[in-house]
Parts: sequence; C-alpha cells; structure tokens
Amino acid sequence: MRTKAPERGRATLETISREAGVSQSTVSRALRGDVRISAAKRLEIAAIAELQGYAPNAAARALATRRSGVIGLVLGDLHNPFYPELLEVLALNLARRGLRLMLVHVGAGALRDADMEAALQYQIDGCIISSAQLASMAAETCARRGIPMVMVNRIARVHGNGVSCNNEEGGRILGELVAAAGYRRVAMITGNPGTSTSEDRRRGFEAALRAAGLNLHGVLSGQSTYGGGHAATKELLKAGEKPDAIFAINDIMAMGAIDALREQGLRVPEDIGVLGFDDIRVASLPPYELTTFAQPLAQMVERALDILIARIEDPRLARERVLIEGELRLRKSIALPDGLSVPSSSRATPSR
Amino acid sequence: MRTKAPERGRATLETISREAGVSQSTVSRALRGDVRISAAKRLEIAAIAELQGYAPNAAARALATRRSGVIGLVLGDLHNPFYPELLEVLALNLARRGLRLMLVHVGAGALRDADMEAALQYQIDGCIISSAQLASMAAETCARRGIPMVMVNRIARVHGNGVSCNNEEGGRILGELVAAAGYRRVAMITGNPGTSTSEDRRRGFEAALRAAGLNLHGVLSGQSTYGGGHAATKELLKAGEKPDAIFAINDIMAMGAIDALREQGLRVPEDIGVLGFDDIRVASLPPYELTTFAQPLAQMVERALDILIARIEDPRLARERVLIEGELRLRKSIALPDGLSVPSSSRATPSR
DNA sequence: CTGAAAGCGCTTACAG
DNA sequence: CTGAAAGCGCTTACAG
Repeated sequence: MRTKAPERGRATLETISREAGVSQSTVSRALRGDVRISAAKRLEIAAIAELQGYAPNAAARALATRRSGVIGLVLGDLHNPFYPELLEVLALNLARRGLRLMLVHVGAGALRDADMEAALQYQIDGCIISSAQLASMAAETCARRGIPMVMVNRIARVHGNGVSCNNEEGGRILGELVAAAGYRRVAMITGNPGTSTSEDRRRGFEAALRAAGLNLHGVLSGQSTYGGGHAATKELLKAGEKPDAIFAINDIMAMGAIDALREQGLRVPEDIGVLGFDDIRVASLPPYELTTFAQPLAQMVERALDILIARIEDPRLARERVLIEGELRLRKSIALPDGLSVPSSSRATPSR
Repeated sequence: MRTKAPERGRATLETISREAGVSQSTVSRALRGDVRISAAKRLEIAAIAELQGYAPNAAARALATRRSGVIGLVLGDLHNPFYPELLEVLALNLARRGLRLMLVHVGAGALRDADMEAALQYQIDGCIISSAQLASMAAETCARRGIPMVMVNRIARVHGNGVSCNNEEGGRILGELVAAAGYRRVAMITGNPGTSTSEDRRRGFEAALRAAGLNLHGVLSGQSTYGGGHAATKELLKAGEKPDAIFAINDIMAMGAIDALREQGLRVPEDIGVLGFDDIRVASLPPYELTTFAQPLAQMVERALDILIARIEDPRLARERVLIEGELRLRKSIALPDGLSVPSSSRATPSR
C-alpha cells in the first residue's frame, strides 16, 4: 500500500529514532543491549522508548529472526486435575523463560488437522504434548514438519523426546507398601488400555505383588476418570470375595473409588484401603487423604522445557527420554501396622 | 542481511509464483480466493501450493494486515473444574472461527505485567478474561492499550464487556426450591468475598428465602474451593442447631460439603440437603448427583466471542453486558416432597 | 485479469 | 561507534 497506514499511535523503532536523532538500527541495537552502542546512548534511547510506551512488534521480530518465541501446546481432556495443574506449572515456567504459550488443542475431541496446521502457520518454535490419546498423532505431525517437540507425562513409543516420572518404579513402591501393610486381596483399576503410563504403573505394581507372593484380586478399567473409578469400584464389590485394597493408577479414579466405597457404607481404610498415583492437589485434602505416589511436576516441566529449548537451538540433537523419580506420599487411605517401615527406596513425606 | 537466508525448504508465495509463472501478488490473490483471478488459474495455483506444502506465514500476514488472528486469555486458578471446562469450550469455538488462543496468564498467582506486556507485543486482536481475582486489573490494561476485551462469567464493574449467566435469578430459583421443599434451616457457603458472581447468587437466594419467611441459618466463606467448602461445612455443623440444607454458591464447594457431611456420618439428602451452582461435569455423577443451577457455558462463550469479534471489527462499539438465563438441574442432593411442582420460572431437566 | 512496488516493523551483514 | 540498506513473507493500492 502506498499510503501511509493510519497512525494507530503505536511507537516503533522509527518513531523512537526520529526523536532520538539516531538511525533506526541504532535504536534496535540499543534496545537489545548491544554493547557496541555507548552506554549513555543506550540509556537515552531506553528513556525515549519508555516515554513513548514502546512495545516491540513480535510479528515483525519473528519475521526477521525466523523465531517466534511461541510454544504450542497439545492437551487432551482436562477432566483429570493433573492436567490443569500441569498447565499452570507450564505457563509459569515458560513465562519465566520469556516464551509464550499457544493452545493448539485442548479437550477430549480429536486433534484436528486444521488446528495443528494453524499453529504451524504461526511459526511455533516448538511443541509440548501431554495427552494420552493425541500424543502419537501430534508427535508425528511435528516430526514431519520439523518442529521440535517434547512429551510430558508420556514416553514416546516411536519418535520424540519425552519426560515422565518413573511410573513403573512408582507402581512397584506402592505394591511393596500394600503388601507390607498386610493387604492380601488387592484389586486394581487401570486407565485407558494402551497408555504407557497406565501399563508401566501396573507392571511395577504387579511385580511387587508377585514378589510378595500375591496375585491381583481383580482388574478393571476406570477409563482414567472419576466416574470410571467410581463405577469400576462398584463392580469390584460385586465379586464374591471383596478386595481388601484397591490401587487406582491415578488419583482421580482413586477418589471415585473412595466415594463409591463410602456410598456402600464401607470405611476407608478400615474396611478397604485405597492407593492412587499422581498426588494431585485435592488428593491430600480431607476427606481423601490419599496415599499416593507424587509426580514431580515442577521438575518434569523444567526438564521438558530444557530439552525442548535445546532442540530449538539445535534441531539435530539426539532424541532424549528422561525418567524422574517420584515420591511416596503416605497418608491415611491405607492402614499401616504399627511400626511398619516404609520401603527403602521411598521416603514418607508430609502432605504438601 | 544481504545474503539469502538459509533455505529452510519452506514454501512461500515466492516459490509458488516461480513455479506457476505468475507474479507473487497473483499467487496471494489466488490463494485468498480473489474473484479477479480466473477460476482456472486459482485452481492451478492452489494445486501448486498444495504440492509444495505451502503454509502461509502468519507473522508476515499479521505484519501486513495489522491483524494477528490471536486472542489472549487470562484465566485464574483452575482448581474449580468450571474453568477447565470453559477453556475447552473456548478453544473449540475459537478454532471454529479460525482464531488462535494465546495464554496470557493462568493460575492462582498475580497477573504479572510482563505477561500482559508480552501478549500485547504479539499483537493479540482481543482478550478474554475469566478470573475473579484478576479480572479488573486485566481489563484495565486492555482498556489502556485499546485492546478489545470481554469477560466471561464476570460482569465488569467499571469498564469492559461481559457475559455471564443470570446469577441472581439462579440464586432466586434455588432459594425458592429449597423453601418449597420444606427446608427451614438453610445455611450458605459463599465464594471469595467481593466477587460479583458470589454476591449475585447470594442476593437472589436470600431474597427468595425472605419471601418464604426464612432467614439464612448461617453464612461462611468457602473461598470457592473444594477444601474451603469442606472446611466451612464442618464449621457449620458445630453450631448448636445444625442446618437442614446447605447452599454452596458453586458446585466444587458443594462437593466438598457433601463429602464433609458423609464424613460426619450424615446422609445427603436424608439428613441434610445440598445445593450447588454451575453444573460442572462431575456434579451429575454418582455419588454427588447435585441439584444445581446450570450455567449455559456454550452459549455464554458464543455470545462473548460475538461481542469480542464485533469490537475487533469496530472498536467504537458501545460497551455491552449480557446476562444469559441458566437452568435448574433437579437431582438427588435435596429431598423433594412428592408432587412438589418446580418453580414456574425454571424447568427440571434430566442430567446431561 | 495481472504485475511491479511499497509497506508492515523488525534484525543484522556490510561498510564506513 | 553508527548508518544505509536488504531482507523476512505477506497484503494491497496503483497502474496498466
């Protein structure tokens, strides 16, 4: 367009340079703290910029640098509070690093091509994926387009970097605990079949039970939801011989389980013990006081972003998968015999 | 930079125009469906673009059009599942309109200047605000910077557009219901003091009670959280004469209340009735089956985006505040005498 | 119907 | 230490 765009009053490098009596490039350098510009001039220019209420145009910068400073995020269903909690931690950490978060997808629905496409148009520098259902598809798109990506709470089967807590180990520790506590008829509520987190936790848990000479007293899927955990528990209670403990592979199902038990007039832990996994915030509150295995969320996010940013700097970096140790949270949803020592590999910690 | 930037293999208008043997401007027009380009040529160009895997660079487009297609979002604490649900609806609706969502802030913390600043640099076209604590500050920043904005589930006291459900009316309907159902010692758990939603619901509820010749049997704040609702309920039970019903001004506190009651061995609704507000997803599940007042989330979001987009088109449009009627959800958390007719202004509907 | 060119607001290699 | 200028990849007024 030949005519000057209508003044929106926005300050630009141009308006600052005019006022400062230097070139636009000098303003740019000064504002970026380039040491080649004298300190005095830098101060002077900064003052003018401040006065004009200058805010750099990120679109222009992205165009010039081929770097947007925006990270895309693919999230699934937010029903499980673990994900909102993850979102908060993520947003905070990203902001600390001066990066912005663009939502590519959130919710139970399918990941739509158009959404991924749009994020790509916005030149996202990288992508974070944390969704059981959508992970592999989103990862594949990123790989195809050469967008660095990292999964959180998910380990990539095929390609892609991933950070998660040591789910198998966590399952094992919980299994040892429940066996040591004297429970004998231990049932399990799994998540969505085929999700690695669910399977890993199960594997560790079962291994520990077997080592203690126990077999699972029943296994049902709770679809990873509160309602599913509730329904599965009612189902488990219909069996001839009731379980004396239930391990739900995530807290939200464990909460559904506890509520279902109480509805049937059963007490937790006196009649039936319950174990969860994740240590979401509500899990520590009365009336749940869940014994669970805490995912080190802040650390996981920190490492994931380190990995992602390193790949934005250098895309050829090798694939990385990291497992971070979690921590047992001993609370009141299972009964411990007096003097039971907690398994060596874990530590009992007070609730947050 | 004088040297050609390193080919990242990205298709651009330039690469397409070279292959199509037309000018770059023709490619741009063709791809945008400009009717001045012959249909045949449009098809041909689209095919080449497709072949090259062309994705327009949104940063360049934003720079040229002064329109980013990105909407900023300010969200508070996600503890209450209402907000994750809102987020899902919002993301879906925005995607349908071809708009992207950038997270300005999420979480219980304070809204940091740097975050708002960054969103502005990214040239967000507008802003959606849905946070009790942060609303007024965020709204003020937007107003100062001339960014169109709309609040959801919040009515702006000072400036700004807002969409919320008719909270006072909802409170009134619940109040009428509980009085008609024969409850006489009705206590209330409010949210954070000073939030309009909490106050509006309370006002309507109290008015209905008064009209039925009742006074509130006790009022306590539950800080809008599950834990707060739980604690407030335990407190209410300590009083000499226990309430026979509790109205929590949001579902998550009502759930905390129900759990607290059961912990004390009280049955819901046989011993004490409980009412909530919002109709979040878990509220309809066993074991809660909450009687509550449903916010028409999808409609609220739809209207809010209509309002926001209209203001992006024409910033001088007058301030608008819209109240959308909600709907009573009659479930099992309060006991109704046989044949009680539901208040005229509402309709009982099956749970979703 | 189509093209050449200016302009959006930055960054930065090149040349003093 | 600083400036003039090219370039990032689009859109669109102007001119045929």
